[in-house]
Amino acid sequence: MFRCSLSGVQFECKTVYAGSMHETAAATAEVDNSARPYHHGALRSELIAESLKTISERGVAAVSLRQLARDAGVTPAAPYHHFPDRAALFAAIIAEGHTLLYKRLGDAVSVAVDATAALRDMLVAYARFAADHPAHMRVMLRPEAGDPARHPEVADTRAVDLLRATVVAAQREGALPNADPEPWVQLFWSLAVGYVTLWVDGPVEARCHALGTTPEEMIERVGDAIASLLRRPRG
Amino acid sequence: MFRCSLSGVQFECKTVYAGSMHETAAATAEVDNSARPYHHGALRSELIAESLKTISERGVAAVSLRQLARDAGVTPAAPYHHFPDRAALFAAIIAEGHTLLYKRLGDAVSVAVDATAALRDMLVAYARFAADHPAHMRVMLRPEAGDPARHPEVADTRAVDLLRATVVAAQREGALPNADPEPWVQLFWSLAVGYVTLWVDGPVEARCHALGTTPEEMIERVGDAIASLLRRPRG
DNA sequence: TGTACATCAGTGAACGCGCGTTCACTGATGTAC
DNA sequence: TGTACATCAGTGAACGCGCGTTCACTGATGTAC
Repeated sequence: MFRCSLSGVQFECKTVYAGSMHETAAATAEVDNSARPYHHGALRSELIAESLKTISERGVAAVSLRQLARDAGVTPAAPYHHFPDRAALFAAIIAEGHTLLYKRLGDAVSVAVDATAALRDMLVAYARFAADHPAHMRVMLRPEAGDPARHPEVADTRAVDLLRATVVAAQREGALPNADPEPWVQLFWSLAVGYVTLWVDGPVEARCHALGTTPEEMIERVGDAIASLLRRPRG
Repeated sequence: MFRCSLSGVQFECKTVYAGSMHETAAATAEVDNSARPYHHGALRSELIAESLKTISERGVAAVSLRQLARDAGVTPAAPYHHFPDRAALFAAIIAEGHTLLYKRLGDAVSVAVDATAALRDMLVAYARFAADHPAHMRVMLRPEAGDPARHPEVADTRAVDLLRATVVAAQREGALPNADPEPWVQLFWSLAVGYVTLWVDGPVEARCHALGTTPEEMIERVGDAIASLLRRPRG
């Protein structure tokens, strides 16, 4: 079975790829194979969608163009009309992930009452992004999947630029020392990346469960913890 | 060529595996193949050493038992006398990594003047461990390489237990609020993991270079930054 | 509005590859008596 | 000290598999006139 969308209408068709011409009567009765269009209609987006599903369920290593083609009901060569190779598919996912993430971080900053709150909320937003888009996150965390030299879009700096601007704002507010912002940028960036690394592929889920909480709750508390240091009254 | 150690003496032998019986005169003259022992002598440790080399150079995904056997000059079946399967090899590496890491963190704590310094120095020690043992670190960061259910040794909690003890000490010293230590444990753990994730497989190297510094220097500054918050005089 | 034609996005078959793992085997080692 | 024998750690060949990628091709689409 594969799903194809044509003119915005979604409908399903039995795949006949690699199948015999001698179909069972039942199968023949079930679907009219002549209705199956020669062109898929939205193969590129379906390949990405199938990748994300596979990555969520079985990890990045489990993704193969052949399997994706099978899932989409097309022949193994078809994906090559949309992605020059396997790495290009991952690069497309990473680029999409950067855009989704930047949107989330921007939303978090725009509603924060001050820069300290913004830093705390960006951290939480980063973790929520990972929870909502674990497949994007997994690919983004593995640069072997996307070579910046061949796919410049994987080296997206919008998120870290926004973080830097927020750090500078926190310095102006007196929440952080007025020294070089870069170590602070690195600190918050590392904190976010570390938490999601330990969550999407690590022990945080089990650990939080053992502590009687959840990863969603824990990142809030971690955010509160770092914010409490920033808000500490100074002598 | 492969290296074998026997009775503590290291010597090199030409591998003849998969080679023809019709050797060139030069090759025959170079080594006496009859001197090549039937038993390798230290295959297990050589397989691990070759894995670490491959992981450093080409990543975890590039490791295959067949290639390792080739590197060690034995047949593809030989490794199976030492590791039941590929995952067991990774589990052994992870276990070794945990022990090395715990040693480094313990050393850092033992020389620190107070708990704040200990937390800061553990962070730096974690990063140094990653720099000195990037292959161990890469495998440790990918739990798909080691299933805790089948290899319990991969879920080593000594490091995080030490971190918790240090956090509690910092709370007693007044450097951290006397609330639940777990969010603080999670914060420092995430910070360390995030930094090394961005270093061993990410943009930190390039970023630091662009900033006119190095990853080794940057983690010191990140450590100073977080320590400065802990040491901030309280009103 | 109709048609010629370029381009797009599929097909189906094939290529060579390296992998994990298993098997029956055998040479080497070490231990019990 | 010598020997029988169990066990260990290799060999060599083979298995089936799925992969990335390429090729010549063809059906479908869309655009210029």
